[in-house]
Amino acid sequence: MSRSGADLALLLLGGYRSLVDAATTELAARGFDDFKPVHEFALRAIVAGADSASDLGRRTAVSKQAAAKTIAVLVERGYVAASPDPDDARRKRLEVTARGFEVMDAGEGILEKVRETWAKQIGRAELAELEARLAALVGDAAIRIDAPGSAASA
Amino acid sequence: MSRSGADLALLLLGGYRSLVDAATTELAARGFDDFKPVHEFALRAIVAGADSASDLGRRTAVSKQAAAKTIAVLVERGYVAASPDPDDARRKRLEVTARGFEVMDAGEGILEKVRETWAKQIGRAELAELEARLAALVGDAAIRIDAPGSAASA
DNA sequence: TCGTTTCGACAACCTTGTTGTCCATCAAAT
DNA sequence: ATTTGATGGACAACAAGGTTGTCGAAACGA
Repeated sequence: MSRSGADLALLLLGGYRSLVDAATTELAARGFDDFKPVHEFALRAIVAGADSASDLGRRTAVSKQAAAKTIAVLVERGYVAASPDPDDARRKRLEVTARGFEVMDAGEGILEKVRETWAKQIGRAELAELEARLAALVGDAAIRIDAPGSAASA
Repeated sequence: MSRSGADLALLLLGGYRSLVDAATTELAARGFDDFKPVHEFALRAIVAGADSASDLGRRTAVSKQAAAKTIAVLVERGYVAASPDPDDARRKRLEVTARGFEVMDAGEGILEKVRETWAKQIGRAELAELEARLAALVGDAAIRIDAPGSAASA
């Protein structure tokens, strides 16, 4: 009984959602409510060097306006600080705050814990293999998050 | 270099998106434009027995109002037919039309083709193993699509 | 210096969800 | 048989997150 292509898609989506739902729920329980995967992605991109709204938009494949809205939320909630750029009066330099790093660390910890239970379920070597194969298939596409919007509602 | 939990999430999302983007693009090229993954999920649920808006909402974990909106679109585009239920005057019985089955078949064919290229890339046995392991991890959660909304924008 | 590009902001709008409310209808208990 | 409660579907108001278009200010390049 070979599974169909649609089932494969559902499996991948299911896996992603398992991880992300766990993270969102746990994060909310730890006081980071209203923190969604999009925010996590944005934070990661900012840490990775996306230090302006336009830049963030390019890196996360959304319009700069959409990026600006996300940033506004993150700033309002204290995860990101925006300060005027001394070298370019048009820009506002973005920085992840201590609280921003806090939520990222917490999120990573939770994901790591789920991954650990997965490792126990199917075996550490098997999980590593699964990851390696996925990486081979998806490759670089996974690194630049092409459309975080598709995970927005989670 | 063990990958982090966040990377794993990204890999899963990336894989899902690869499949779904291919399907959406190809489907549009074949004349099924404005057909999105949510619609596919809804169609599948209807075929599986969700024959009313409330029912569909329950099965896809969205409000009945949201389900009704999706149905309205599907009916308008000819993928689903709604007829009054002879046994219950409150309900409108839903049925997937011939065109609905057509788009489902086309979608499945496209996904199958992508899956085929994947099989060539990492090996048929390896892909089967990957699927089996994912199934073991995600299990039943993949069968009832918990929140198709999270894939809405794709 | 003067076009051109880029940045951030504002506005209008779309999509897809959400709640809340409402009425008609069914079903079950008295 | 009637009342009471649950359910189905519709309508309205709204939220989140995305889009495009426009704009002025600032930077940059010829």
